Amino acid sequence: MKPTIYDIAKVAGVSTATVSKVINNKGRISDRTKEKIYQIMDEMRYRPNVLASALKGKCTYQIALLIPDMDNPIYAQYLKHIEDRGQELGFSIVMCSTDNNPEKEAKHITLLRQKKVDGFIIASKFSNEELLSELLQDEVPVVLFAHERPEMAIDSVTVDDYWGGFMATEHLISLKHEKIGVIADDSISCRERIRGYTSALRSAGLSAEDNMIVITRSKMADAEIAAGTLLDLTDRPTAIFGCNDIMAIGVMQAARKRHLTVPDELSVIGFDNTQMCTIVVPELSSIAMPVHELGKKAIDMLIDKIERQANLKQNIKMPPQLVIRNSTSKKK
Amino acid sequence: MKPTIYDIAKVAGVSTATVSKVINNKGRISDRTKEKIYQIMDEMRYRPNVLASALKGKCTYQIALLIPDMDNPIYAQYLKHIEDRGQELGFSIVMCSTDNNPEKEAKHITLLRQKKVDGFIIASKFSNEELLSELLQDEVPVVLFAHERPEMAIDSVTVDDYWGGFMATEHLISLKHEKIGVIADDSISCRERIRGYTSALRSAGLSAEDNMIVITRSKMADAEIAAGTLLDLTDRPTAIFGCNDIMAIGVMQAARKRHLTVPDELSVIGFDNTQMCTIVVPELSSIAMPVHELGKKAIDMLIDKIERQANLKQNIKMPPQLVIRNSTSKKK
DNA sequence: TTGAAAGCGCTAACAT
DNA sequence: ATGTTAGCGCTTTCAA
Repeated sequence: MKPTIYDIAKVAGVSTATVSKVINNKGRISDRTKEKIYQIMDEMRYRPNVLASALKGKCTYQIALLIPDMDNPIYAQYLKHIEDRGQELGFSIVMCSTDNNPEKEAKHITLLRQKKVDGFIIASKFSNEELLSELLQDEVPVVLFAHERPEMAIDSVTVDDYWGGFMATEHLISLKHEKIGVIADDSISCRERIRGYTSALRSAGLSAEDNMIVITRSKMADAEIAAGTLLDLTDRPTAIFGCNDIMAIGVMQAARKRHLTVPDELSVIGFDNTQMCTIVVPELSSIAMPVHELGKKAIDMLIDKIERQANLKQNIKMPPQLVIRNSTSKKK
Repeated sequence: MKPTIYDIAKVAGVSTATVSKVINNKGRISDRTKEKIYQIMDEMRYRPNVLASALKGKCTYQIALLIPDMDNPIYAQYLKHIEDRGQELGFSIVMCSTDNNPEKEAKHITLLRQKKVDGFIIASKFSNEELLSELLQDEVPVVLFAHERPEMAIDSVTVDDYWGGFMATEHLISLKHEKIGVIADDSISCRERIRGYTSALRSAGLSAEDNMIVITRSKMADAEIAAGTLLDLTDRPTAIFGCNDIMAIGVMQAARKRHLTVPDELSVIGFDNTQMCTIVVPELSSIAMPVHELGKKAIDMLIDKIERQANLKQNIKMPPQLVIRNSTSKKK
């Protein structure tokens, strides 16, 4: 059997309370007994039972991460970096795939609250307002990741989507494009990216036309169809901003089917700067987010809330970066 | 406060033991009280505390999944399908990134054993023999995923790597290629794939030359370099089998840098059939594994072990499938 | 068919 | 500085 504090206490000739105090570094214990207890724990290969201490209200060192769509590599990146940082800090990540489905979101949340995870990082759209306010009300630590809720007094760490959209569009404009399309899904981030797009257009004195904006599901095939409607216009755009790399690649495929060369006849830019950018031909220009820092910040923020029960709302927004590759060029 | 069995018992006018029995469907309880208790639990929105019951030796409904490299989309696919099935069955997945690093593997395993996950699915190379036998000895439920250990009497669900390698090579041979290279990493699966490759060559009466086999790390850049050594040979291969899609794409990039057209001057085939296959140009032929079924089988097998303490070793091996796209063509 | 009670391993208030 | 003790919420033997 695995040793318990009782075993340690017995061997050390002290009470379990003392052992517990040593483990948690609490109360005042003489250096001598402390030393002794450490040694004994070592010898007996003692490992505290997390369950038991969690039952007493301590934390479980588990964090749930809700992610909408594992098919999009950017989410795998989120996971990777969040897990990395969690690992460093002794926190495990429980991965929850939601498919942007409110029911799945709810199911995961209730289940994992029962299982007493210490907090949630939500990278999913999370349309379920009710559940969210329930979490807030119950003071469950939550941080939104790459999905804001400005109206909701909830912590978040995001990339500046508006600015990203702006930069992407501005880059296209600097290449003399004047008719620029955009393909996006209906998420809040994409709305922001579109806002940046519109704003860039305006500040360049260009008009933002409604028919240049197409909203569809965030799947390559859907994006391809959406791009098709743009490209089949008699007055077609000479550049398209795909609101994430998946969609941008969908655009490239639509172009290829129509024998339009990228970038000569159509410039394309994406968002997320995933590995996919470097394997398509031509390589895809994109907007990079600092995934690593974002992930670290999110975990650190959450753990801070968990351990210090800190309750001040924070909204961290980090700047994205333009990465120019070969899918964008001067309008011919 | 959330209600406990005590609350339920009090309201129902029974003992906690009775409530517990109803919850677990154990012992004999009259239908009447059963009914009543169910109703009360419903009304009070009772949710059992998993921690407490786990402390008494029940399961935590948590499974750890060890994955080597989140940058390879195939692993995201594993995760996705395993999580899917887990979700259906009420099991949460704790995701552990190992980077094929034995220390990280060990760290995760010890940590999660402390946290009392019910079992492990190991999709990582897992070089740490010692730890593995420790797990076996302690009768911790483990199933190996897509990584076999024939010598080790441990459950596994894998794809038939040998057969996959055979099919890929045979396909190339059927296109009249005679000098076929292969790029692989040093994992067991890749060794099997190479065995299939060699065997296909032999059965076609072709010679398997050692200098046609290059082992390197499973990264695109490394594969590109490795492929370079093959392509720069005066007597270069006319086809290359990349032991996974990442590596195959590395091969394609090496070819592009040398102005060799795929498939006209070089046929390339991959393995895993990830989404990447359809976004590269030309689209990459590959070997598909039934990820969905594989994931389901792994979870089901593990849960079976957890719940029934079944202990018969099973090794499920599923057949892969050849997917022909445009990166492979008849030798010119 | 039901209940009393011990205990899983740990923590924390309260004593000493 | 250290110990006593009462739980955390649940399961399970044993008795009724």
